[in-house]
Amino acid sequence: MSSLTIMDIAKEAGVSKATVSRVMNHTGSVSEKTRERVLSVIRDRQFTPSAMARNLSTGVSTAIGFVVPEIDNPFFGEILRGVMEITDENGLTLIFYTTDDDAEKDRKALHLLENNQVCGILYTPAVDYGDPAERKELRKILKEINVPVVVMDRNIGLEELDGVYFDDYHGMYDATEQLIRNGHTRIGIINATLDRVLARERQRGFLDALRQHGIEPDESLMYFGNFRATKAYELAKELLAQKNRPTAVLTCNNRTTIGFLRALHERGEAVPDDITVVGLDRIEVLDTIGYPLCFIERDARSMGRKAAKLLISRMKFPDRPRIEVVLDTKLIGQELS
Amino acid sequence: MSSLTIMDIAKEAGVSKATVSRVMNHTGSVSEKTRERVLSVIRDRQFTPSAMARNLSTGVSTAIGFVVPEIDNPFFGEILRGVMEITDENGLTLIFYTTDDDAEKDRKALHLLENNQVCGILYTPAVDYGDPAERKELRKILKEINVPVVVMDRNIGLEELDGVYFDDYHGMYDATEQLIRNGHTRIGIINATLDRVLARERQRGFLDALRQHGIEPDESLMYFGNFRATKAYELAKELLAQKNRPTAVLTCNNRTTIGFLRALHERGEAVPDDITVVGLDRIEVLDTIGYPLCFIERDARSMGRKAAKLLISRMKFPDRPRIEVVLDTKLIGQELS
DNA sequence: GTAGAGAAGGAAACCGGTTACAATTTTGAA
DNA sequence: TTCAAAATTGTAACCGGTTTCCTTCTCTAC
Repeated sequence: MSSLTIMDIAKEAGVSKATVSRVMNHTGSVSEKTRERVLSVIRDRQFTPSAMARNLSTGVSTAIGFVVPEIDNPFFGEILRGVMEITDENGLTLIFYTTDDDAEKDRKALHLLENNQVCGILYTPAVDYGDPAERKELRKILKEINVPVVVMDRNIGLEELDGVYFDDYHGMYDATEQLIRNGHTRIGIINATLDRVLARERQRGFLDALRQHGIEPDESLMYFGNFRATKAYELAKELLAQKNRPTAVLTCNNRTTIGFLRALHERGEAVPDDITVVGLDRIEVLDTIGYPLCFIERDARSMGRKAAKLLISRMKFPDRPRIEVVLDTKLIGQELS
Repeated sequence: MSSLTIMDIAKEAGVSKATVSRVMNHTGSVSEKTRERVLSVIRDRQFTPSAMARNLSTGVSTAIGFVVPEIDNPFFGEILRGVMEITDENGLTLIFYTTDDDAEKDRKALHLLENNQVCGILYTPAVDYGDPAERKELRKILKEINVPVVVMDRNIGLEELDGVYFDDYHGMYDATEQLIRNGHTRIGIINATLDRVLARERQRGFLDALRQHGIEPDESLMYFGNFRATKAYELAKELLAQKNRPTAVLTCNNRTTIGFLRALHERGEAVPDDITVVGLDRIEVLDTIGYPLCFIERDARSMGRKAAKLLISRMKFPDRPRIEVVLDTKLIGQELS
């Protein structure tokens, strides 16, 4: 026996399907008696209307798309957690895509979300879309999608869309400044290459802080890779092997922090005795075991929550002015206080 | 301008919408000329048919539901990663639910997935459904859902469904045995309460190994909480404060490991000098920094992949015999070799 | 007792696809 | 050349809901 339809309920309750629909949606007017009868049949049979049929006829969906580059990274897990908190409250379901930092998968995911399958999208771009042609195509896709989109975490310059970002510039600035105050003058950085906006922002913060305190940036202390642990590990090995190496190092996300620590550990060295490290993003485990690492903390869960709220508000008020939320970061760690 | 429909394409190509549908689905027969024409219009206009309308008329969806207790836990992140690898290949989209280990949310999620919104479900039960009435209700819901369901990770005894589980019994047995071989006789365990099947299996493995080696289990070394870090932390404090405390301890998931380590660290103690710890689930970060912790490793990504494959095979062959996959675990760590 | 307004609820169109069926055209063999 | 079979394509019904429109029924006021 396949699943129930509104017709089955209507027949059993001795009414037309229009009436059943009215009862379910509290629209039109239905007498108390029939309402009761219909409701009891619905309850008896545990009827749930097909969301698809409903969406098709109303033209509104209750699903939102969630597009992120990766999921096996606690940072995005936390974002998702925050998003779920809000969507749950609002009866929205989540359609999930990961793009593996791949531009093609990114566009494919957006494309799949087209055509009213979702009523909104939470979008973390897989890449920066630096190439004007690709950027233009992205914009076109986003426009054709025809539902609100909120950009998360990576401010690639889609000024037409709502967005939630972290203040990476100041996060990095403050961390660098604090290191300087603590007496460090040779400060290294393991960043991603500067074609990524995230990397640029962090680099800016880093350089500005140095210059602000009269320290001339030393290119030999700056390493540019990607956001992956393996690459960071290799760069860290080089950095650590320098004769006149830095006394403190900044990394650019949790993965690179881990890569760095691995290289450090392989040399039989440790923080903070051999070097000071300030990671970007808290790595919870290390905290609990008392590993003396400093962090620039970014509250990913808040970001998720905020993004979901923004999306919902945009769905309600399509014409409200654009909102861009910039979340503060926080310095954590004994050495930075 | 709202999104395109098949009619728009049909009109522009000068054919009926039936023909457009045929072209898109490679069904029926269409002359080469018209096919070309239709395809070019589709390409021009970047038309993607509404998945909802399609599902409604065909009765088959291309979405699968993914229900897990939590997502801000790398274990489930890894599972999801594995699942995506397979669903991506097969053009399936994922509808995502977390249940926060809450029975009600669990059933609600399943309920929402009813009615052909999905063509299959990957399901990690939030709770064990030990109460017969609740268990019966769960079975009823699962049957009414009317699409294949594959159970992951928690073998709560749904023998009618395909499932993928870890061999927690042997994982724990082997770890315990190895500890004994290494000379430990007082071995502690921080487990969840035994109303959870996961906890029972692990406890069985633990006890069997002890007895097999002639060690009488000592209840004062066994602590039962839940799968959360906070509770484990409290239990660990008690355990560590015992005068005649164990020389080795087993934990029951990554969270409890962390809770334990926190308590240990607060006492100013560390592995392996003060105590030996065997965690369940690898905690990657600790590895990379060379933290000398042993693990029972469970390959969550494999589990996700396997579960997705099982689901797809079940969708293709609804009547094939039931399959239950039990994945091996692996002991990792210097002290256990 | 009756007109008129408002409530109740059914019939049918619609959402955007798929598909059974029918009509038309093309093809090919006799 | 002719006619049956095959290929092509259109028409209309259908999926399971929502919603407009219209009819019928009640109730109130005069």
